Amino acid sequence: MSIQNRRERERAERHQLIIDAARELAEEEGWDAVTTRRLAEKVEYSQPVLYSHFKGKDAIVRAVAIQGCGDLARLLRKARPSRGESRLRAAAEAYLEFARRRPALYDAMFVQQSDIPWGTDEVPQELLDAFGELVAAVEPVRGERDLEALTEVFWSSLHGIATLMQGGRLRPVHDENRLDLLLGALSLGQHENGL
Amino acid sequence: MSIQNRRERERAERHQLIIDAARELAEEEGWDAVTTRRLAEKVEYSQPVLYSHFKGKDAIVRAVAIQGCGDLARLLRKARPSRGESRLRAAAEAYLEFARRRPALYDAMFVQQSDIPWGTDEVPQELLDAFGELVAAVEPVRGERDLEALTEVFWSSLHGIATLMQGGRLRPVHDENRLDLLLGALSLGQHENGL
DNA sequence: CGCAAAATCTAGCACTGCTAGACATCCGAG
DNA sequence: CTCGGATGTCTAGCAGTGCTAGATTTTGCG
Repeated sequence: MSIQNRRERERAERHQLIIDAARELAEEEGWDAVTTRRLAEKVEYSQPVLYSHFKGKDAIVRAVAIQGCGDLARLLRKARPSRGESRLRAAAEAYLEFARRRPALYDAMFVQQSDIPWGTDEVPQELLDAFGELVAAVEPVRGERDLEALTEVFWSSLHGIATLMQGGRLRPVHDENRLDLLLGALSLGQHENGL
Repeated sequence: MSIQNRRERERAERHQLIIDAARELAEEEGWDAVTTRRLAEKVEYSQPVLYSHFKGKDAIVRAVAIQGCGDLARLLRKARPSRGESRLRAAAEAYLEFARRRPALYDAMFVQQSDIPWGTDEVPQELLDAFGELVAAVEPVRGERDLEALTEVFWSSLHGIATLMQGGRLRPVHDENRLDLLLGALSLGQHENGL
């Protein structure tokens, strides 16, 4: 029993080691550099060991993505302003900074198509947490509007800004103004900056 | 001189043939199916011929993307409502339908990272046209706001919705409501549906 | 017609994700 | 302590990728 446990524990550790190595490699050199060979070399095992833990490379990326959602959720939670300030702005700024500082991780989470069950199936808890933080940020400005749909709009807008910026498709000149305009538009008729 | 011209013309035709074949293959089976071998087979030439027209596979995808921007620009222009109706809504609906009906093409245009010179360099005319159509759609609701920055926000929101929908990351239940909420928010304090 | 030049193809490289089968290591029974 | 089966790991290889050097064919002019 104890031996069995030790093995399972070691296996779990190696499982996490693979995920961490994949994320690090991707964040340092991009996902193109994450080949099964390089990843195997980095964790100091041969390729088939990777396949004993994950069904394929996609599954590894998916695991990285899901844990990335956990990171994002924690970041958004930390970013909740103490009092008075705009939760919406705080969340938006935190979200965009996450996307800007960890583009490879963000890519795995929300750009690369993965069979993560977003729909009716079992959505990973990390994902629900992250979305929940966005919902909480939108709630103060919802007015009469549908909270979930409005949050999806908020998320989509942030996601669009994040990805188009990352691709160099938006003019850096408007970086500040853009967020102000978005927040102003979403905040029930407040079209001034600041809120 | 005539012979030279004929050759150049035939070359140009084949150039376009390659682009069309790549786009068709991508739209039918996804970009993963667009390998240099399959593409060469489809145009009935060997692989090196592709490389005599394009520097590499990326350049082919880029060419498809740029022409796709032309398609989008024309679609948006056609979608301009005759009178009275919301240009913003018309453009948004046309944009999202384009993304929904031609996901592979949209991917090449705005998702896959390509070295298309969006920034200070020579931006392709097709791209300027498409963005110009969005500017024209936003103009009626700009109010005091910066037109270009506001258009970028509009575009980003549409892009975010398009890509997150494509990835199955948004709930279909909110499909209608989402667009209404976005348009309402962007339209200077109009938070009702319709405009 | 003959022949250089231009166009095209064949065959191959180094790489990818993935896996069958050989090999090594481990743990418990005797 | 030793042996044998089970578990774990690795070596070597497959089919496919983007890309290209060099052989081969086609072209159009003198």
